[in-house]
Amino acid sequence: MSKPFTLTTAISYPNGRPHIGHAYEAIASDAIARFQRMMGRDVFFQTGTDEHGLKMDQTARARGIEPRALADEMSSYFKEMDDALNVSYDRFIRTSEPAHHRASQAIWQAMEANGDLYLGRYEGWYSVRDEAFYDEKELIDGEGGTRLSPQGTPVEWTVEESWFFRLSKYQQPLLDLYAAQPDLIRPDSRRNEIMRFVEGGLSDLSVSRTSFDWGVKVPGSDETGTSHVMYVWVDALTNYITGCGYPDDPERMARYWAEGGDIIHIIGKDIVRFHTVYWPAFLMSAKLPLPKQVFGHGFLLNRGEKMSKSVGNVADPLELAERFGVDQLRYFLLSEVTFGNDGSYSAEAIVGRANSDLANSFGNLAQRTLSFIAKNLDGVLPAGGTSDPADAELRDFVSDAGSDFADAMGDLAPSQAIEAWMKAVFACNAYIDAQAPWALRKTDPDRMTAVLATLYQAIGNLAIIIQPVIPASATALLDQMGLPADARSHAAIDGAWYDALSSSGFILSAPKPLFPRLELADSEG
RNA sequence: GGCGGAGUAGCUCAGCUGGUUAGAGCAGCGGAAUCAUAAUCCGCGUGUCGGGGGUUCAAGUCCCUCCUCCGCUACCA
Repeated sequence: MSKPFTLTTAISYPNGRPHIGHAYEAIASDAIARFQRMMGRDVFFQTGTDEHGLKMDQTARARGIEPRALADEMSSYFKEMDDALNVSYDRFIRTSEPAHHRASQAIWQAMEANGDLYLGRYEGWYSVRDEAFYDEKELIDGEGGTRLSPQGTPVEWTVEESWFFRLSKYQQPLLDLYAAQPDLIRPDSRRNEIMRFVEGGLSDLSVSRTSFDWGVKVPGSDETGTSHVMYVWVDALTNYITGCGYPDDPERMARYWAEGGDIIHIIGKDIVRFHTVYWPAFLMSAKLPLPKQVFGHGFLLNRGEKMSKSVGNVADPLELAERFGVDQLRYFLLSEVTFGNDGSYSAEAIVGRANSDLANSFGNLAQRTLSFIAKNLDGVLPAGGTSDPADAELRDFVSDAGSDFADAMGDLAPSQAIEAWMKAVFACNAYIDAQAPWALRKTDPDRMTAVLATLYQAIGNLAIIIQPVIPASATALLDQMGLPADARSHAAIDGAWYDALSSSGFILSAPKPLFPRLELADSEG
């Protein structure tokens, strides 16, 4: 069996429809998952929805429905988005699933068995709207001597019985972990922030709530007289191991959540702390293996402006996908935004990038080459011919691009990976112009044969390489070109698929353009 | 307030531990070609590397200072 590779997105809180930020995380993770599968890895890729908590409870109440019904509806939008965007998750997990409740209770009991949970009282200024306690010094003065949260919402002094997790105990173990595993937190800027945060000292964490019941029940909490549900983050983070078989499937756990395994969490930069402080601490407490890496990506800005509902500039990913194409959107997000940095999107930027790279450079390269073969060779793949050093040079260029692409993707740098790929596309266009098969057709048909064969291989290999980024289009091209399923892995880039294909008598039919040129509406001039 | 990051060609950005005339893509200009999705190829950038000061034989790259933007500072992607 091939080496396992576990990859997760954050699970989304479905109190609204998915927006472009959710799509971005899903697409980036999907590209990584697809890439690792192409590398022959046994990938487990999970995404899903985080459905518990007060806000879901309140929203459901306001609509006069059960939280469960609300969760069913909202979660389905996220799943639909993933499906529409070709996000190849192996499991779409929902925290309301019974299996997940069982896992959350199991990790709770493991932490409790380790002596890290205790019952106490949480007192403080609580904002119902923010669902958060605030420190005295964080509060701001409102009108008429009232106190307000930093967000300007009303707060009231609240005393609540609560379970606590001995996070303070894990300060040094966490610092040791960061030192021993420098790649745990990426990018580096986030790592520094977290280290400084932990160095500043950790207080114990309140990990249960009594104010609502839409959540995972704390084991045995009814016996104390007050019913507790778990703090949403305990429950939410646990989703990762639920999907890996915790606690009832030790074989599956041993495969996808093993000590030293390749376990990678892709998350937004705003929740890095939960994933690099609380989560490892919970896992250490429960004596479970730790993830290998947590990558906090940036946010997408609408023309450089923060997205917000009130401004009304929140983009619907499905609208964008429908308008520009799923692969065009995927390509744009992965190539234009440096993973880990914030990025900006706009109709012009998407159109510009898709047209110049996909339609003009790559799509047109495929179109001009394949239609030439279809027209002039009746679709018979050229074999033999007079070779030239330029042919091997191009072959090497493409194969190097394949390695560079793989290195970058392995390092979670999709924009660099795509850049390497584009360079090879440019090299192909330069090659076809320099060799000019349309001229050779009359002057030197043997040379033309070798040129077209070289190009066919190059284009096929380029299509193989780029599959993780634009899966539907790459597949359509590979289908057109007749590459069998077993010749589409990363290992096939240097392989002999071309000779096998051409000797099999495959006939190329007239190609159709892969990427139509996109147009902007007049209003977007 | 504290800590950290960023400010490089019209736009988006690369530039690791200081060292040849500061780079790429896009856009723009000129030329070539016409197989192809009016796509492609070739050529073209005198940019105060945010301002100022300093260290050094040598600084975008180190130090100081100032300006601007951003992130984190115990709980919403």
